[in-house]
Amino acid sequence: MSSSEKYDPRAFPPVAVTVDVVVFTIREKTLRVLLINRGVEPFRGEWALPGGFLKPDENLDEAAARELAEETGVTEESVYLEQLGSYGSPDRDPRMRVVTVAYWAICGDLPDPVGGGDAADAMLIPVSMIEQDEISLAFDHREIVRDALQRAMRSLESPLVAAKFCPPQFTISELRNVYEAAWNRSIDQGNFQRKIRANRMFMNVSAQIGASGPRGGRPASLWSIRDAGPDGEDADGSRDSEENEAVTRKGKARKR
Amino acid sequence: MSSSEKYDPRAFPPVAVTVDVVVFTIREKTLRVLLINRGVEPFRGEWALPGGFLKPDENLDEAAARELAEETGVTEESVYLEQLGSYGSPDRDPRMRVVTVAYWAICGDLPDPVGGGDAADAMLIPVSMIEQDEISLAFDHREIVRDALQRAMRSLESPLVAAKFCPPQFTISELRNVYEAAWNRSIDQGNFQRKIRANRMFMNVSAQIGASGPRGGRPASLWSIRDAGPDGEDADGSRDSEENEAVTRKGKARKR
DNA sequence: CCAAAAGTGTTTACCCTACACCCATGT
DNA sequence: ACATGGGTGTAGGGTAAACACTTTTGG
Repeated sequence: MSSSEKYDPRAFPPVAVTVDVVVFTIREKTLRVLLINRGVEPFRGEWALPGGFLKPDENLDEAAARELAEETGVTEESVYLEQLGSYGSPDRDPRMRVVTVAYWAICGDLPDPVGGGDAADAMLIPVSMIEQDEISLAFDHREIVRDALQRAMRSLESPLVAAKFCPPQFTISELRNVYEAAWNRSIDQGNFQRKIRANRMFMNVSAQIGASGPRGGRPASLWSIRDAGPDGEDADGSRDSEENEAVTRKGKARKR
Repeated sequence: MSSSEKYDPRAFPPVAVTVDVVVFTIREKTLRVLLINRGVEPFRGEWALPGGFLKPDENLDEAAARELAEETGVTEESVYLEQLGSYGSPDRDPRMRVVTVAYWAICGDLPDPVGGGDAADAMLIPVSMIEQDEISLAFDHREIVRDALQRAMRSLESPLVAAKFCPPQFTISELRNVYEAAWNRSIDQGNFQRKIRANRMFMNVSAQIGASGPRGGRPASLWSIRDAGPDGEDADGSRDSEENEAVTRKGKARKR
């Protein structure tokens, strides 16, 4: 059989493939998910994840990036985007058999007035509302969001992922605020300081100094992610790729 | 739009959905992957992952379990099966647009004479041969196997997952052999012993005693995975769900 | 001077590695 | 008796949690 020989698509069970994206961001010290109010049937008027059909000439990652850009205006830069998994129960979409490939994303700088495409509206809902089932979602999107949340929480153990919630240059406190929002508990400031400073993937942008707080306080230095060199080698020639770089969740929760 | 209203499948890009499974097992102290020699075009005669088309009335997990059973005869019991991710480059299959949902599995008791369906033959290839590119695989299956391997290695940090390579009842050495095969290095026997004994998810089947080695040696006690109770409570009433249960890869590798 | 946030020092507890040592069995 | 593998004891190093303390700013 030559590669130009094609199958009749109707010989296979008709399946549509969509891509949905769980976009996380932080607003008002709270971890939130972007939801779109559906403007079309089915589930018209209900809240759903941004997403759409896979186009003929794009791969899955490209489709996810496109949907993310269409719905948020955010470009692929400064965004963490990763595949989560696929969902394909036979009856998950009343129209026809639809398998969706779910992605999850971190957007640090999400523009506030989101919305577009066929979406009548958009909102950033706290993840706690979804965890506690205080809102109903279209399709099986609640399950997808819960899985995404679980994955995101694990990925946050890497401070490099957590930094995606921050602007390109950030203070260590800003990074700490990401963890305090995601875990909803306080973190020892001093220990966190050391943890980040010890991590070779973070670089002190020593020239710049961040603004001090609204009611005073010592100004913090700015940091950024060290862009991986050609082979990940450090400046001093040492290469310890497998360090203890995770931020753990142990210890007692203190008042916030 | 009522839920009985259907879309015309041809209104969407024609996509076929398949399911592929990366089956890991251990043979001769070596971690191996099950490959099938393709009996049909495309890639006829080349090695590929077991898999097939998603059927109309099954969900993704069911399709993966079915393919696994068809190709290995192994039932869902005593098998660890988990979704890995989806692969959908537009040109990954020369016939038509195919999105595959990949799964990965651990089979402890894989029957030796595998094969069936449209497969002319089957083999268990050491993962090292795939890592070192010593064999060519059909489609993008090499990429899938590498991703599965990476995922499996991380999952092995949980000894409960590693135990899936063992029979329902096993000695601590048998479990240790799983790590030594997967990591290709030796592990301190005494420390490993303590690690497993300290893990409340493992239960000593005290009545039974495993056979001693071929050339003598103290017989080992048999262990099994504690089936999760209604709320995961321990016998003594304590409940420490978040323990240090991971098996880490640190320390120097000793001779095997 | 005081409040507030950044950053450093220090103590302590815990875990894990390495390795020594004893136990139980087959030959 | 000895080899072999099962199982325990234990000392040392490293890391991280907790918290005290110093530094630098705004009001």
